[in-house]
Amino acid sequence: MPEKKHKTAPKRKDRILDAAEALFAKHGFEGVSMRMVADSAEVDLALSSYHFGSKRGLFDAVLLRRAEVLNETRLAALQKCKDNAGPEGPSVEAIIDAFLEPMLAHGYQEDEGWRHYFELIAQVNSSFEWGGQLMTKYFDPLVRQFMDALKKALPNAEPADLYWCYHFLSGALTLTFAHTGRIDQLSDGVAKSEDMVAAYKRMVPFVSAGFRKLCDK
Amino acid sequence: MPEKKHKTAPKRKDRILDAAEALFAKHGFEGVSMRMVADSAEVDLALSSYHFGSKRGLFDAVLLRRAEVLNETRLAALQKCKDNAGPEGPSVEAIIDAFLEPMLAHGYQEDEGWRHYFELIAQVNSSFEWGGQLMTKYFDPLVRQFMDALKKALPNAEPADLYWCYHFLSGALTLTFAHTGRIDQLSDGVAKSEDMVAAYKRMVPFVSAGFRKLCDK
DNA sequence: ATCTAATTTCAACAAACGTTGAATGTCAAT
DNA sequence: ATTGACATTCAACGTTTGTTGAAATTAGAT
Repeated sequence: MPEKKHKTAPKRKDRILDAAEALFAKHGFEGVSMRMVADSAEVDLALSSYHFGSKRGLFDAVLLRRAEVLNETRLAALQKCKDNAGPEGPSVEAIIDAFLEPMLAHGYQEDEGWRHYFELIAQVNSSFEWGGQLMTKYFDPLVRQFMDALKKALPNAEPADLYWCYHFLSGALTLTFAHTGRIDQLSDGVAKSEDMVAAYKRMVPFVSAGFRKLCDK
Repeated sequence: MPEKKHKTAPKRKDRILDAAEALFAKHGFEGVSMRMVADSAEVDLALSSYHFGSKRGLFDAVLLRRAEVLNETRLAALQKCKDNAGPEGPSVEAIIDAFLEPMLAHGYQEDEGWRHYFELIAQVNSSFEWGGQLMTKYFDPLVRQFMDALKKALPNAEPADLYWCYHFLSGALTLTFAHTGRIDQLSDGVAKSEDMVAAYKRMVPFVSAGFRKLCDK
């Protein structure tokens, strides 16, 4: 077995990623210090720099780790809904569902790591500094495949309309996963920001109706 | 005239607010130092602390300044659309329009201050740390009036559906004003994140269709 | 047991951080 | 001219920041 030289799974490296993920989600990149990460992960201060080169390297590693997993799951969901569709291709609703459902599927209820990750993504997505660059880098190759499917489902759509609709979807989606708790206060507890299933069930028809209104000519 | 003792309008205080507004919008609260603000505003380092007490006080002052103006303008727009409507009240589209249009009306093209402000709001809205607290404080008293109007326009709606719809609207809206440039890259220039008129024209029907789909029973 | 390379710790660096007290400047009212 | 209140400057404070080189530890391969 001439593969990996040292196959041992270093627990500390993952602990650092988990701690950084949670802290970046709560306080943003600049709001987190290397010492906060080290303390939270119960690891020496210098170890994060050793493994990831720099604070920015750690940030990128946090973003990349789950992006790869999410992209694969979404791609599989898209392929599945294509397979289930007839020759005319999947409906708008099916495509939107394939985009959203994987975010819930990843043991979202149990695994707080994913919850932290999506809170972080929400912040990055709306950030002037990183929103364009990082979201494009990590997610747009996959999003383009979803856009292609949507173009087939809405063959008469103007391209600009389609892109704006996806943009609205992206905003609604990331804010929902940001878990700011605002909707709880505004609704006096009628709507709960923790209830992702409730949000998901409404987001699919809401967004699909918007797509159809603008793009179904 | 026993009113203001010193009526002189201190230019520096406003310069500080403008500089802080632009910097917070680009880099977030933690990403901006008091020295960056002082340099950008071309004032002494200590002056910001003198006028606003602390960095956090400066941040709040930046948020509050235009929130008051925007809330007034939005309230006037809501009243106007109520006046123009019949006894059955304004339509969903008219209410959504009254909520969105004021953001464009404030000399958005000319005044870069408003552009910076909305970029900052976008960031705050999706921030786990501040999204719930600050947005609720500055905007929800007004938003509740819009929700009341929407309840009348959609009398058979479940309250939870209405609040989730507003939540989706809020996400789509703030991301649009974040100006991350992502849509430019994703669409290869077909859609331009600077073109707020194009976004506005699409957001009203997109969001209204979503509201109707979920709440028009 | 020895060697080697990856990992982890330790101590320290220079730079940047927010805040503050005292000194100085400004300017309208007396 | 003098006063008094506000505005601004200056210099410095004690912390905290990200990063790094050297030393110590670990663990697999020979």
